[in-house]
Amino acid sequence: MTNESTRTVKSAATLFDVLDAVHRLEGGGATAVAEELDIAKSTAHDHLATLAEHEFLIKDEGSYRVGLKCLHYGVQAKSRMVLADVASPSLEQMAEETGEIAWVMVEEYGKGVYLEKAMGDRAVQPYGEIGKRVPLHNIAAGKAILAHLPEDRVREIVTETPLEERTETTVSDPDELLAELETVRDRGYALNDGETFEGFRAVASPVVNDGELLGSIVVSGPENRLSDDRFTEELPEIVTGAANAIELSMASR
Amino acid sequence: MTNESTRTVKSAATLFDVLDAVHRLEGGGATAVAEELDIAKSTAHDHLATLAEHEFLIKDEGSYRVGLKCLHYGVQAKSRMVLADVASPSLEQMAEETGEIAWVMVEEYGKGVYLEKAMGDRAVQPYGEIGKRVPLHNIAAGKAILAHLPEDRVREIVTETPLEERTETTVSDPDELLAELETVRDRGYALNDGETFEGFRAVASPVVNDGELLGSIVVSGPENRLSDDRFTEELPEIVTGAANAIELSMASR
DNA sequence: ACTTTCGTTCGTGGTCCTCGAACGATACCG
DNA sequence: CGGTATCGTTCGAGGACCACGAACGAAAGT
Repeated sequence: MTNESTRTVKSAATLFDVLDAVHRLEGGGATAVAEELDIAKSTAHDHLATLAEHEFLIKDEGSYRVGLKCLHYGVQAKSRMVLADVASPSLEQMAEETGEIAWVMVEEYGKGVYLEKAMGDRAVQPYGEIGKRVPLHNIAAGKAILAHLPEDRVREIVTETPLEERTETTVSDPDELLAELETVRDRGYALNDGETFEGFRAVASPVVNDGELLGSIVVSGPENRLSDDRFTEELPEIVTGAANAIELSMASR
Repeated sequence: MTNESTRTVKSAATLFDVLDAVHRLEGGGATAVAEELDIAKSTAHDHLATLAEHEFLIKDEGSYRVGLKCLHYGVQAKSRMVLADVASPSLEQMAEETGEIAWVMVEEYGKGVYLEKAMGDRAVQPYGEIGKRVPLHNIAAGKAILAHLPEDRVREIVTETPLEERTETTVSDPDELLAELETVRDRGYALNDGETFEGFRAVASPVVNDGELLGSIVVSGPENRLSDDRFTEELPEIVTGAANAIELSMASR
């Protein structure tokens, strides 16, 4: 990620910066983008025109916003969409059974990507969003994934993205993390007890098919509803059960 | 769309061609992409490396596949996601009520984009796919959209994208199409009777909020299950009803 | 061992990307 | 109504860098 030995198309960096700026600004014109990125107004204009010509942006009377062309490519990240489709009913069932929110997550470039969700009737959504990319080390779903990656890959990820401490309980020492991953591997599920947000807990389980890690599923909610036995026994059982169901469905495809 | 008077970043064309090639080939290496696009192998390699560096592609031992980064941008095409969210329950209900498949579609650059779907228990999926971009003139959901665009915009779309005839019954004359759109406007829904695929029918209704066209919803299925009264009365009632429900929910946001 | 095909590297010519300055349009205000 | 401050857009010019072809090492099949 950080090695820039290979030759790349430099103007693409600007191009994607412009796309990202429009995304961040939730729509804007040449001047706004130029200021945001500290480039010439005319350059911003050229890139905006380019992205619009290729239909990645929509032009609306001088202002631009992100189009849906990306969806076209993103959605067809195929093997993962299969996982989303297959996991969907299990997510719904977990959401209904627990009343909380349930997610599928996959790994990409050392980050976690939320793929699909299901909301129970009491569900709150404090953090995730479909397509959002987050660090792996301080969330349950992420630890479930890390636990099933090769150790050197985990070390690579950990050295590339610093272990940001979000709350007091966040694990910030690499070795401590690796030890925790060992436990996760043994018992089959990962926990998050207020490591991302104070007062929020989550239980996650990896989804493996044919020895290959596909992603993980997770249920999360506020501490007062996920207390004691529910957090340490009931939910782990539900989540690992759902993961098994998904693994079975994936195997028969 | 076809006027290239403005200056654009030329290398971006190659860049997106490469992205599209990987997407079409469902993964591949430098040589495959170079052949597909008829460019130098080294050029393909540079662009692949560039796209991978920006995480739009995933590199997997010399071979590349489309990543999920696009999802990140695509999903946040916000106003439309709101529509998808709001329409979702109505789609589910239509799917359950009819047993067929239901979609939400929006317009972008003169094409229709499938946003979200719900499958009934007998549903077949012959054509659509989330994020897929299709012509508007020969499908029910598309005609429902065209009927609520300004006439000159419709003429523009029609002249830009030729009216491809898919089956015998496809409307291929612009004036004939405009006349049909008039009827659609009057009665509030659009029909597709085997114009896209022989033996497939669909009923669609536009979704309008505050005078502005948001998109359309549609239910489609095989002719033998959508015959006579069901096609001309029962389904139109269900679909227009659902569209009204969505419009109400959108209005109160 | 020979052949083929892969991904990748690298030097070079000439394309074209970036910038700054300027222009027309629009909106706001005294 | 004229002055001012925005906006998006156009255009010429210099120099960065994109695209190509040739070559290399590795891997796999014959």
